[in-house]
Amino acid sequence: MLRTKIREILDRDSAGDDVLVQGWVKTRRSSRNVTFLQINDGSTLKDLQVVADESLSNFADADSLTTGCSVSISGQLVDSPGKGQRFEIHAKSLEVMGLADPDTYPLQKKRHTVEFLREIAHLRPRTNTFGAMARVRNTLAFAIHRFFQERGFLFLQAPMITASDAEGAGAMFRVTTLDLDQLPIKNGAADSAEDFFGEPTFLTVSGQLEAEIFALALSDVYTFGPTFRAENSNTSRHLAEFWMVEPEVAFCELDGLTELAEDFLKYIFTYVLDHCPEDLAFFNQWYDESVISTLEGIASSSFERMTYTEAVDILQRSGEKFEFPVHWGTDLQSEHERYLTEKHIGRPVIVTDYPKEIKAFYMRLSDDGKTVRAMDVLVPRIGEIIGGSQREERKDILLERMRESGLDEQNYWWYLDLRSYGTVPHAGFGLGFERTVQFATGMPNIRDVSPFPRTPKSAGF
RNA sequence: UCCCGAGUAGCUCAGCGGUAGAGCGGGCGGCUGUUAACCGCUAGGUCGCAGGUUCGAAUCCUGCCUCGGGAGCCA
Repeated sequence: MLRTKIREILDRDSAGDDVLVQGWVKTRRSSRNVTFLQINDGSTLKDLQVVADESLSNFADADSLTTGCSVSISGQLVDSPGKGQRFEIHAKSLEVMGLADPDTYPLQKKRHTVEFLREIAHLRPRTNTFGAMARVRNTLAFAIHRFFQERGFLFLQAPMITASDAEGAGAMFRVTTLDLDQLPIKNGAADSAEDFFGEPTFLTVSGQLEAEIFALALSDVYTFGPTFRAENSNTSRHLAEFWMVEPEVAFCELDGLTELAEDFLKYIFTYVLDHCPEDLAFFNQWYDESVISTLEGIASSSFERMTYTEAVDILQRSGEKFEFPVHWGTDLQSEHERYLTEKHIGRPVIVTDYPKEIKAFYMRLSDDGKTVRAMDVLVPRIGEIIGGSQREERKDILLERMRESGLDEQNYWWYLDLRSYGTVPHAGFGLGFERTVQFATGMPNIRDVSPFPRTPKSAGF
């Protein structure tokens, strides 16, 4: 008999057939002559109830199963007389595939803290929380590809190793094959000529510059892959390794980009609402009772738009006591962003046109000479979920901005070439994938929406 | 990196100067259909590590480690 996934069994219209299920025991409840097993195989949040009685030749085995044991069970699917489930299986045969010694198996049939589960990250996928997280994460990743593919965007794989050491997005991890215990020294420093690539190389912090290269040939592209930041950030919103989605669109200005960002977020959140209702209900019940209503709100309402100048004005007149005072020219702090999106508007907010001094060199300078065509999408609880801009496509102005930022134009000769030959207006943004999963699930800590989170002093799994 | 807070049984925590506790989980027994089942019995701890104060330290002090919350950096 072929194995049937529990999700497929529970979706059936009627009982009656014999089925084979394979999975892990969540709990066992025993009376003298009958044992109830709850089996989960990860295909859905729900467990399948298996009823074993003395008609089973190895009933004693069934009666001794504990949480975490793996089993293969065949039997008839029947309507359940008990409350709590529609169907159950009356076991005709039961094979114990792997035991899980209850003296040492760390998962119990009760709630564990996420902090404890991080210490046993190899077993936490077996919990309801991490199973649901993995399914939501998978669905969001699929929705992201669908959104862009439906719009004719080309999926571009940006390199993970780069020789550009100043992409302006934070500290980078060095990539080297040099023997750190016996470094070749030249002029008092490590001799990179001896290194694998013959020059210093790093893990990428962004695929944006490479995406621009292809956008200026293929029009609409997106990257979706891992990026790395060696910042010593210890917060619930930062990882040293995280996935980023970076669309780059040619013949597009800032207004078109904000529309794309809004359509994009609405699409992926609508998609996850439609395809993961049970998992979202789980998060709504146990982690954040406003998750579903927030996602529904985003899907159905338009995002607020305001300029940085307007945002500063709102903050200054809010009467709120901020730890950091607000004035034009400084970047918005977390508390300011959250005030805007959570209290003042109550919905996602797109803030545009920031002072050029606080933004990257490649963002397009506006006619006022003071602001750049940048945008941040702010959402409740997370703050900044998307950051993007229209890119500076005018070579002379780009050169001037690079000099102001203290960058060596020699290192960006190819980036400048794109402006020398057939330059066009273009724009793009970056979306932190884990922050998106965090937002969609209500999980408070980003370490719990990554299968294997990397943070300072932690790469154990 | 900075500011707070916490580390006591497998897990979640109480105890906060007088010599170690509970619930859950585990083991054993009971129970004819349970829903994180229920009932009874039971085992289980260098109280994060290292110093110090004290007649006496889980409890007070110092340092370190780990974890968490907030901030900065950002996605």
